[in-house]
Amino acid sequence: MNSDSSSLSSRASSPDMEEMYLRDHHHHHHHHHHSVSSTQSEVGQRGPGEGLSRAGSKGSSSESSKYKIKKQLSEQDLQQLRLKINGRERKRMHDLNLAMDGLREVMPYAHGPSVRKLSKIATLLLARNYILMLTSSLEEMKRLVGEIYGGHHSAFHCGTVAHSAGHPAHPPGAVHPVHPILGGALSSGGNPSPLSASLPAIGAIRPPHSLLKTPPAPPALQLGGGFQHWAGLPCPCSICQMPPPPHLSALTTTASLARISTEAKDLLK
DNA sequence: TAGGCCATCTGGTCCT
DNA sequence: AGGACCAGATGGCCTA
Repeated sequence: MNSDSSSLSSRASSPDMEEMYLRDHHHHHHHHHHSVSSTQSEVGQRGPGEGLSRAGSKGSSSESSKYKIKKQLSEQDLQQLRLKINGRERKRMHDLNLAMDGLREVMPYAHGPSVRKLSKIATLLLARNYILMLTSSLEEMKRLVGEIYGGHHSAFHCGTVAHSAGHPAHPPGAVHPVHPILGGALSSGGNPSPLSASLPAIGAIRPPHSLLKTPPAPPALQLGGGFQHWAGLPCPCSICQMPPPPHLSALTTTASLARISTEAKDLLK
């Protein structure tokens, strides 16, 4: 759960550092220069008393007791505490952003100085779709391997399914449903794929979110090197090098990957 | 200029 | 008690 923070945290949050931060730091991302007094840092420099009444002012019954406790602290101590807490929160958010960057790095969309980063929400939504697509691809790989080896002695034998794998009378969606992206869903016609029943998450692969809407007719992509992999060009990765089964047209896998890329590009907007 | 996205502050709550 | 996590508020930047 805390794997991210544990791996990322340098844990060197000394109050001194945070004071330095507040004093010197104005966004390390944007280089804005203000002549006015409404810098975020300055907002943070409010006195503790002002800070208390600032946000919401949701008065509660426990406030009095807390106030009593706080009152025992000197103004300076309180200020120090605030700086410390703010610094921790800042660091937490920075770690979160680092993790978000790490996620962006492995997403199938173009990375480069000329390409704008995916927003956080877009990153998460794309990642979800990507995972769903990979999951489905894996399932189909398993199914195909099962077919190839007759479902008897396949090391890829995937649990419940292999026995009936490749069997024509395989009930739709029972065990090895058709890849939603590779299969029926690929047509984008909206026909509910049988997979939707067995893999509910797939049904939500395109939640009614504007970020995930299907692009009508994507113009030429200005994607970087990363995209070409997903456009179906030769690639050294193990999946791409897997010998294509006879009846798995190159169209399917390639199309699904290209689709993810299309979504990525859509999200990039 | 409105809206999207973001960083930060802050108080509350939960967990260790 | 202290830290992590969370959600609300605020203000800045950028783009359509």
